Amino acid sequence: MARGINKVILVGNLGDDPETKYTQGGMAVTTIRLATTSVRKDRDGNTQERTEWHRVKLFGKLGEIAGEYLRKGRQVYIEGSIRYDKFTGQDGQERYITEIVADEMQMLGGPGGEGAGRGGEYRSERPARAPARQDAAPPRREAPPAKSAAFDDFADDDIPF
Amino acid sequence: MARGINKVILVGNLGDDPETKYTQGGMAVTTIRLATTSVRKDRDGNTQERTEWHRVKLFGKLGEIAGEYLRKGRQVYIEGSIRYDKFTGQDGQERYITEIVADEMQMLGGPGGEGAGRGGEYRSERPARAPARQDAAPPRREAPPAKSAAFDDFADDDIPF
Amino acid sequence: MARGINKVILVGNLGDDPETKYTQGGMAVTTIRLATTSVRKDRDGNTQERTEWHRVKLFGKLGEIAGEYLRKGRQVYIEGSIRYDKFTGQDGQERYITEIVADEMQMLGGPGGEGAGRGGEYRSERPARAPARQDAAPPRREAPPAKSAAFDDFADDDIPF
Amino acid sequence: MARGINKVILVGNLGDDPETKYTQGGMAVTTIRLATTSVRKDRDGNTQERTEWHRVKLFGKLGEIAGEYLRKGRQVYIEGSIRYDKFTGQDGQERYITEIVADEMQMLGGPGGEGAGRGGEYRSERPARAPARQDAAPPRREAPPAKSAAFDDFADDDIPF
DNA sequence: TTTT
DNA sequence: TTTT
Repeated sequence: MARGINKVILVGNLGDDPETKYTQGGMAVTTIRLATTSVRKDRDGNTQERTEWHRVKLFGKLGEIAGEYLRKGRQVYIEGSIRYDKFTGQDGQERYITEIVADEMQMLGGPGGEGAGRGGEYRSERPARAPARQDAAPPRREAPPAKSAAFDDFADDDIPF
Repeated sequence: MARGINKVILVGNLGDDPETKYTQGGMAVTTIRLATTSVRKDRDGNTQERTEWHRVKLFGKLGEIAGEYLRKGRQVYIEGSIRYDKFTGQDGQERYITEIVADEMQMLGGPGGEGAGRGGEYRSERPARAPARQDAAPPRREAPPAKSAAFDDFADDDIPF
Repeated sequence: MARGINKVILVGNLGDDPETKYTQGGMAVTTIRLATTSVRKDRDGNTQERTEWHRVKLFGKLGEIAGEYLRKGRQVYIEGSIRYDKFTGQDGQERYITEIVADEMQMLGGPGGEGAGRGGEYRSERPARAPARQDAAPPRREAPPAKSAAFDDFADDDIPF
Repeated sequence: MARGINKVILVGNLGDDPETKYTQGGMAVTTIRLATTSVRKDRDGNTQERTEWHRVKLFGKLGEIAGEYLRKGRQVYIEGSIRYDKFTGQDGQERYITEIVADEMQMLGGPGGEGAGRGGEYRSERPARAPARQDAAPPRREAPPAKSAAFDDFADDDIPF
C-alpha cells in the first residue's frame, strides 16, 4: 500500500527525437527530453527566461507509442511521477539522476506532428509479468496502440447511477 | 483513444459517512461528499469563506475500501475526473448532476480515522468484465484491499536504466 | 486560511468562440466551453465514447486574453477549481450549475489558432480591488497580455541556493 | 510569457525539521525533505517498497510559515514545479540537484502536528521586489501568516454570474 | 458545440 | 454535512 502522492504534470516540447531501448524481457523503454520555460522579471525589470529540461521515461506500450509517434519539436502532455536515482559512474564517482516516469501521455497539436494525426491520449498499462525471456529482444514495433483505460473503470454496464 | 485531459485533485473532509451500493453485477459503488473551503477578503476587507461540496463516486475495489474505511470527518485525497450527468426526475423535469469519478484515493491523517490506521493510497483497478450476473449481488465485504498499481509499471525486473 | 485542495486540470478543445462580459467594475469575465473525450470498451467489446463539456470561467486579465485569442476549435490547457452554484430560474425553479474557475491558461498548438501565435501561458493575476465604478464598463480591449507570474516567485536576486 | 506546464503535486511526510535561511534581502528560504512511498510486487510476488525523498524549497511568506509550523513527521500537501540546478562543488566537480519549488502548501492532519492546529493552506505570494538590503537580514519571525489568494480572484463584488 |  |  503506497503512502503519499508523487505526481508530475508536464506540457512541453521534445528537444530531440525519442530514444527507445528494450529490456531483456522485451519491454520498450523510451526516453524523451521535454522543455518547459518560465519567465520572470528581474529586479531591473528585464525579462528573464529559464528552461527546465525534463528527462521522461515511458515503459511498455506507452514507450512503444512514444517511440513511434513522438518527434523532436512535438508538444506533449505527460503525467507521471518523479524518481531520483543514484548510480556509480565508470570513474567510480556517484552520480544522481532525476527522471519522470510517465503513466499517461497525450500528443498535442504542436509542431513536428506530421504523419501521426494530431493528438491522442494513452495510459500506461500495468505491464504484465515479463514474458519468457527473449535474449536482447527484438523490437516488435508492430504492436498495436494501447487502448485507453480511462473509461474502463465503468466496466459494469448496469451501474446504479 | 481518448482526447483531452479531465483531471481533478481534491483534499477534503467527508461531510457524512460513505454510502455503498452494488450493481447487479456485484460491483461496489460508493458515494462520498467532500468539503473544500477557500477564503477571500471582500472589498470591505472582511474575510469571506466559501465551501464547495463535491460528490465523489468510487467504483469496484476502491468503492469497497472507501465504504469500509472512510467515515464522516475523515480527510482524504482524491484523484479522478469530472462527469456531468443529466437525467429526468420523477416529476418529468430534467436534472443535472456533477460527480467526480475517483481513480485514486489516499486516506490522510485526519480525524475520524479510528480503526483504520492513518493512511494508505489506493488506485482504481480497471474492473474486469462484470462477473456473471448475481441478482441483487450480496456485498462480499471480505474482499481484500486493492493492491496499489503505482509501482507495477516497472514490472520487468531487468530494466536497462 | 483555506482548508482543502480543489484543483482541476483540463486539456480540451473549445466548442464555440468565447463569450466575454464585463462587471460593473470593469472586470472581464469570459466563458468558454471545453470538450474532453474518454473512450472505453463496453461488455460487447464495442468502443464507446463519452464527451464531457466543461464550462470554464476566466476573470480579469485572463478573461481578456481568453476573449481575445481563443477561438472555437482551439486546444487549451486550463488549471483551476470547481465551483458549484445554485440559483433560481425565472420560473422559480432552483437550478444548479458547475463551473471551472480558471487560474491558469495555456494555449496549445491546436487548430483554430490563426492570428495568435501558437501558444503561451497565462496566470490569473489576483485582481486588485475593483476600480472606481464605471457604469456598464466599456471593454478596454487594448489591455496588454498579463505577464506570467510563475517565475516571479524568485524575485529576490540574491537567493542562497 | 511562459511556455509549457511544469507542475508537481506531493503528499508526503517530512523526514526532518525544516531548515530556514534568509537572503541578503531578508527573504525566507525554507527547505524540507518529503518522503513518498510506492509499492509493487516483483516477479516473485514479493512486495517491494520504494521511497522517493523530495527536496522542497519554499520562499518568502510560505517559507516563513513552513519554518514555523512544519516539523519532522508532519504530513503535508505541496504544489510547485521542478527545478534542475547545476553547480560546481568545492572539489571542482559539477554537481546536479533537483528541487521542487513550492507555490502552495497545505498542512495535513498527520503526526507531529502539535502546537499548530491541524491544517491550513497557504499560497506563495509573488514576493515583491526585494526590500532595501539588510546585511545578513535577521529572521523577523513575527511575520503574520500569508493570506490565501485562492479566492481573491473574485475580487470584484458585482460579478455577473 | 470541439477534436481525432 | 466536514474541517480549522
